[in-house]
Amino acid sequence: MLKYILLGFLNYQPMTGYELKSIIDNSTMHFWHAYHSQIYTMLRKLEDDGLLVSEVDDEADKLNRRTYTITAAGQHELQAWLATSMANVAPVKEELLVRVFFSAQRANADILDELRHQRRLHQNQLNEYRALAPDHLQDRYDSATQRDALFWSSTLKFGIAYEEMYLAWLDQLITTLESQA
Amino acid sequence: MLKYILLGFLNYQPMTGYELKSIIDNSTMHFWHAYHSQIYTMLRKLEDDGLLVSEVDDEADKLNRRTYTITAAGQHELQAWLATSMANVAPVKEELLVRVFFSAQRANADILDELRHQRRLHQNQLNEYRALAPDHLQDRYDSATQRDALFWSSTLKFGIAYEEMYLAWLDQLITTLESQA
DNA sequence: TTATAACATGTCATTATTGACATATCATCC
DNA sequence: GGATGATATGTCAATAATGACATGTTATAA
Repeated sequence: MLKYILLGFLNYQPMTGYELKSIIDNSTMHFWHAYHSQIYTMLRKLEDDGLLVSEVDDEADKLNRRTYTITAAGQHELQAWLATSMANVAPVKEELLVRVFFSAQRANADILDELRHQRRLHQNQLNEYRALAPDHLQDRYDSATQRDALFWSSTLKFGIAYEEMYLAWLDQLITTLESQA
Repeated sequence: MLKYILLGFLNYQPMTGYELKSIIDNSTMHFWHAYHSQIYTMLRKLEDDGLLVSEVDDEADKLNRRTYTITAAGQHELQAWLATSMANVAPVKEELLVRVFFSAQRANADILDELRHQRRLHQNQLNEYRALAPDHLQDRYDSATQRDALFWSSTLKFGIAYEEMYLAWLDQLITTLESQA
């Protein structure tokens, strides 16, 4: 999947691994994340596969910044992937739910500590998402259109709806456990 | 994570790999899933680590059914893990959002096909979750309590809330794209 | 000037996950 | 008797992801 995220961003304009990392951190974090180790490794692989080409910016650049550019083959691969249909819903993996599921033997006070901690973290996430202007990515890409902004803001809405749902669920469980104190 | 799911279920009663697979398919599918290949592999590893013991039921069993039982060390490991706190929110990985994010160059009709297809799949998921009795797991475990049922039904509520949120988000995007037809 | 934080790129061992391949039994229905 | 689907367990190659280790530059502020 990271493959298509990298191709997708590089389809707007050439970028370095570091730029891709920070863009992923700032714009897809609510539906996909990756460590820089994985990003640099994947970029090399995509170049080996002919989907990207790269060059070190100029010889005087001591940071060895390598700018990646998508090839025609890369663009084709991206569009071909977008044209395929997802056969199933994406599987959810939520560690907190695993913990809750097996919590029956734990003390309510301990469970509540964890739930309240998670509540704070999710509230922070929600606040962050809400603070992002709907066009927060707009000025970063030369070729980004109004239509790009529509889809970007739609995914951000998903992130907000997800965090709101998560908080409501946490609140409900917290209230239930509190009433048993 | 699968490690703790297996320990968690085996903490109720001894089971075979196949039973664990079907229980995971029926009760944690809304927050964790695993292929049988991973389950059998992990069970062997946990036995190597002394967290489980296993035995083939009886010599006449031609299916070589191997029943796993949690050890004291396994129970300790499970409780120790439950007592640790999650430092961060669990990362979300949603393939459909990746597709939507990079969809600007696609035709609305094609995007709508995919969104409506996903809508059907998520509606099915929601219907399945709603059909599960709140105590659908209750009778499967000797030692399951009313308190277990509370946490199990809480995670099921999460699954339902998630699918409802997902459908509402899909509907909103579908409506937006339809109005541009 | 020197410490600090942000910038920038990489490797590597380990673990987790996927999905195909392989095989065999058991229960039920036709 | 034979087909089918559910039961049951495994291996394996490939890919994905994690998180630590490693290294150096550049900008800023104290």
